[in-house]
Amino acid sequence: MSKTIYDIAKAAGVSIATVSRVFNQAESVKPETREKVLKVVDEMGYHPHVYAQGLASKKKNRIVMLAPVMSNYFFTEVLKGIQDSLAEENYELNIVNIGHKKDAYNQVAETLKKRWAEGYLLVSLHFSEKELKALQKFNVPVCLVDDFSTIFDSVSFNNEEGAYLATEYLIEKGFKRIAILSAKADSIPIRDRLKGYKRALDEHGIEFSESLVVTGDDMARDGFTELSGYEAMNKILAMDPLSDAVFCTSDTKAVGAQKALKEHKVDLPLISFDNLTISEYIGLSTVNQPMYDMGFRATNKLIQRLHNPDLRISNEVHHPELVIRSSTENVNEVTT
Amino acid sequence: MSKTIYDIAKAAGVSIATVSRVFNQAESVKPETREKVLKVVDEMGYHPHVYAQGLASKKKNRIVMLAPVMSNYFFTEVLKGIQDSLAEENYELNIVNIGHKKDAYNQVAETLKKRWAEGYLLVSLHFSEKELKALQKFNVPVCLVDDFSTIFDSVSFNNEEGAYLATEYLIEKGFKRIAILSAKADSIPIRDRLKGYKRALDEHGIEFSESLVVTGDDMARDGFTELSGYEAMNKILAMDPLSDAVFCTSDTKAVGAQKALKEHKVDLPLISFDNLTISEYIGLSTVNQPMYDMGFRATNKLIQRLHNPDLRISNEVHHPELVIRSSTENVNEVTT
DNA sequence: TTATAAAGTGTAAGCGCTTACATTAAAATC
DNA sequence: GATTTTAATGTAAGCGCTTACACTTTATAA
Repeated sequence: MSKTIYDIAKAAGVSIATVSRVFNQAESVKPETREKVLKVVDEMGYHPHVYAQGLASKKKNRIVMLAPVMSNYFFTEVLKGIQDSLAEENYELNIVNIGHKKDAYNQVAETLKKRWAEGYLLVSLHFSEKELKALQKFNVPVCLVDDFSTIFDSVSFNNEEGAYLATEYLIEKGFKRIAILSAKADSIPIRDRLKGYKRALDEHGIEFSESLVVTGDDMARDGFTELSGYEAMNKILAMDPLSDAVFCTSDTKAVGAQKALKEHKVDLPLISFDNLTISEYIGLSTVNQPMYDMGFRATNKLIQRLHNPDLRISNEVHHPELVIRSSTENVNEVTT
Repeated sequence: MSKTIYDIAKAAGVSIATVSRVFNQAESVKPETREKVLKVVDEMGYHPHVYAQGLASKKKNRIVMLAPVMSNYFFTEVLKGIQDSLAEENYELNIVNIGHKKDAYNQVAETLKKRWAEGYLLVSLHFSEKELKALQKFNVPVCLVDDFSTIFDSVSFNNEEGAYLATEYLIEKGFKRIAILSAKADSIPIRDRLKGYKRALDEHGIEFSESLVVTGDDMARDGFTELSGYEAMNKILAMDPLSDAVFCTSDTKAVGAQKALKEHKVDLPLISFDNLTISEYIGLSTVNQPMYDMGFRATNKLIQRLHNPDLRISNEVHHPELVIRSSTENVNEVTT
């Protein structure tokens, strides 16, 4: 069995309170005593039991990040931001993966209910107002990342604006028949990106056509997969007349889309959304999301709330930036 | 403040023991009583406090997966396997990210010491025998994934064999001057893959040349980055004479390598290692690692050990399979 | 009906800690 | 040197649960 604070106290000839103090308020115990205790602790390989600590102190020093399958670089970047922000604070990070199979809301609710952590970061989880209100009842500090709500703190990204910029870019290059490579229609990011796409068309006097909204059949991860992009691009390539250019709603899908283009030896200007690390390497023009910053800022925000629970809800919205690469620039040269 | 078991007991007019039983041994409480309690629980939004439960019952029903930054699809696959295996059991999964900045050993040791969970999965963490022995002292159930050791259960992959197969494939296609796109020399997977590469050369009567072992300058993630692959391929392209073909030690690096090839408009047969989802879409020949299976099997193994701690240590080694795609097959046709 | 077993519930101890408060030892003040 | 402060440690009461054991019902058998 592992050692308890009693074992250490006895071996060091002090009371358990002193041992506890060595760990929590080291300055209040006489240096010599501290040394003595620490020596025993080291020899016996003792470590305070987190559950007991958590129960007794009501402090957990723990942040939990809830996110759907860490499917791509998006999370890596967000995670880096979170970790860097956390590095200066005395908090640990745990990740709870929200599977796609089951009901995301319940998975999140179950996790919050357990009061695992002091605060929670909900990453790329999109809930209805009603669901969020229900989550609010648990009364735990939450910050949304990559989602917006007036109920919780949030750090989000202007998807609508990003889609607008991308579409406008294609329009300004002279394209008129611009297809949008979409995904699950009721997913929040898709809803917003479609909105931006439509607004760009509208403001530039181009009529929107439902037939140019193309979706793959694979609906895993709400349709944000390479396969789904591949399927959708094949549908586009089967259109007659072909579209002039394509706005793809995610880099992951664009990877699949590029495969289809290559197979058909067709060359179509393609702009995408996310700016994953890999996008640079496959020459993908795309809309940059400041993922690292979003993770970093959201964590800061959450920690501030922990320190001061009465803070007013605050929402931070980050803005898109176009990153232009060969998929829209050197299209002709790239032709095979 | 959140409700405790006392609040529920009082409201339901039963003792706390009965409430506890409703959660833990539901069958031993009279259906009507159970209903009554559950009703109150629901109304008051109660949920047992995990820390208190863990402390009192000494059960945690929790598995922790420790892994370095979830940098690529490798982890996604492993994670899926873990989750699917866990789905049938009554365990929850937590992920602790082992940052690359600090000393991985200490991060792992700190986590194990805390006795967070019942069992631990150490994914892609490569420690020395000495370090593993030190970890063993914590006396907690551990299963290594993607690493091998006789001290702990493990589910690993035969890297040496994979590299051998890939290199042999190139040799059999008639290439003699085969470069290896390597990474941090003292990383365990690199060591093994280099070994397989050398053995293949040796067994086919080709002399090994140190000059064909090429590494990028970027050493983030032990050199397993797109950038590193890009840099290394540029070095290869600067060689005179150029190599006939390239064995790249990871798909991520191959993405970078392909960019360099494209920029130089050079066409070099390239085979890689991992078989990430994306590899299929960029036509990368590669060595398949059964990542999903490894995650699945490792979790099974760990759970078995939890049920039966006296089990003898067991090691499972998975074998590579070549997946041939256009990067080695249609090289000429792909030329731009 | 009464004895006996089975089912259901309650009581209370304890899981390993933290921390308010009490106590004692050491330092500072006069 | 006696008295007051301050520093260091100890005592003991919880934190919110589980569970062995004791006790009370209810069902079953005779």
